[in-house]
Amino acid sequence: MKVTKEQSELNRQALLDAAGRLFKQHGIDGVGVADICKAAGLTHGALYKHFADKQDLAAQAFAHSFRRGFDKTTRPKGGAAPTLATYLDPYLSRRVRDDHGAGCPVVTAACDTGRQSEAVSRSYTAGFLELRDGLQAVLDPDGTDPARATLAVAALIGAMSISRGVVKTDPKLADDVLRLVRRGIEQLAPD
Amino acid sequence: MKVTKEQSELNRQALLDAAGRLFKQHGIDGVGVADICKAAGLTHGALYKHFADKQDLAAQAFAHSFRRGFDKTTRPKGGAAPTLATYLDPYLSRRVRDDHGAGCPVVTAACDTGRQSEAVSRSYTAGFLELRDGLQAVLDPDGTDPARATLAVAALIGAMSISRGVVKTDPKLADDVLRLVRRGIEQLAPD
DNA sequence: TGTACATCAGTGAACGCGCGTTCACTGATGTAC
DNA sequence: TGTACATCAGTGAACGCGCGTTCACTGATGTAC
Repeated sequence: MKVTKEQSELNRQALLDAAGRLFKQHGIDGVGVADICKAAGLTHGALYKHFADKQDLAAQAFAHSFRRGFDKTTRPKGGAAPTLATYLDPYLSRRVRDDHGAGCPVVTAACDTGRQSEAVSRSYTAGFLELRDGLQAVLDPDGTDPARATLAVAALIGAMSISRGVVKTDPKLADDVLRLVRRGIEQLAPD
Repeated sequence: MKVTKEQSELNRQALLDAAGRLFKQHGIDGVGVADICKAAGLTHGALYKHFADKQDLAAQAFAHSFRRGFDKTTRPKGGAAPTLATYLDPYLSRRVRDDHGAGCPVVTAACDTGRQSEAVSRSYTAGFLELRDGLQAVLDPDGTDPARATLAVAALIGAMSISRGVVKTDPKLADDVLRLVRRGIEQLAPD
C-alpha cells in the first residue's frame, strides 16, 4: 500500500541507516539486501523503489554514514572549539573497536573502499580531508609541518585496524595498541 | 588421476598462493573457490582433498601469506641488517597500493581480519608483532619509548588504507599520503 | 468540503544464477610380493 | 627387476541454497473536479 511522502522519506533514511551499519559490520559482500530491508522494517522489494541496485545503495549509504559520522564524532558538544581529545576519544575507543557497526566510516570502511565504486571513493576522500584538516588545526596550527596531521590520521585508522585484528587473540595487546597510538599522537602536538 | 606426492604438495602450495593473492585482492567473500582453483590450475573438486572448507583455506592462506610476506619484504637482500628504509620501501610503495594482490597481508588484510575466524586473527597477531618488533629495533633501539614502533606500524597500515581509498578520486593526494607518512615516520627515528 | 479516481510506495511470490560442497568415477602412483 | 593391485589426488556432473532482482498486485494517498 502507498504511504505518505513523509513516511516514504523516513523509510529511505531507515534503509540508509541500516545499510550503513550492516555494511560497516560485515562488509558490502557480507550482507544481503533482504537483511538490510528487514532491519529497516521493510520487505526486500521496497528497496528498488528508492535505489537502482545494491551498488547504488552502498554508495549512498557510505556518503550518508560519512556525513553522520562527522557530525556526531567531531563536533564537540556545546559548540566549544575541538581539541585533540575531541578526535582521539571517539576514534581510538574500545566501543568502536568492538562494535564494527558504530564509528566513523573513514575508519571502519577503510578496507572495502578500495574495492568499491568511484562514488564510494569520492565520499571517502571528502571524509579523509575533513578529518585531516580538523587534526591539522589542532596539531599544527601554524602550518609548519604538513606531514603531522596526515601521519595522525593514518595512525588513527591503522590503530583501529590492528586493534580489531588482534583482539580475538590478545585483548590486552589490542588495548595497548589503542593506548600507545594515542600517546604517540599526543606527543606530536605542539608543546 | 592420481599424481605424485611431490606434485600434490606443489598443487597445495599453488592453491595457497592463489588464495592468498585473490583473497587480498577481492576479500574472502569476494572470490569463489572455483576461481581460486582455476588460478591454481586445478578444478574445484580438488580443493577439498587439501582443505576442509573455504574458511579452512582462508585461515591457512593467510598464515602462508604472512610467512611469505615477511620473508620477502623485511629481509634485506644480501643479509645486511635491516634499516628503516627496509620497512618503508615495500610498505609505502605505489606498487603495493595499486596491486591489492601484492604486499604484506598485515597491511592488505587489515580489513577482513576482524570479521574472520580465530585462526586468521592468530596469524595476524603474530604478523603485527614481528613487524612492530622489527621497527622497534630500528626506531627505538634503546627501548625508551614503547609508543614509537606501534605508532609507526599503525601509520604504515593506515597510510596504505587511505591511499587506496582515495586513489580513484585523487591520485595526487594518494601519492602525497604515502610520501607524508613516510616523512612523518622518518622524523620519529633517533637523530 | 465532498467525491471519484489516478498514483505509486510497499508487498511477496517467483526468476535465474552462481555459490560452496558432495560424490561416483578415473587412472597414474606407489607398494607388496 | 617385474608383475598385480590397492591407493588416492584430481575430475566434473550434480546438489541445495541463498542471493540480487523483477513484477503483478494492493490499497492508502494525494489530486482534480
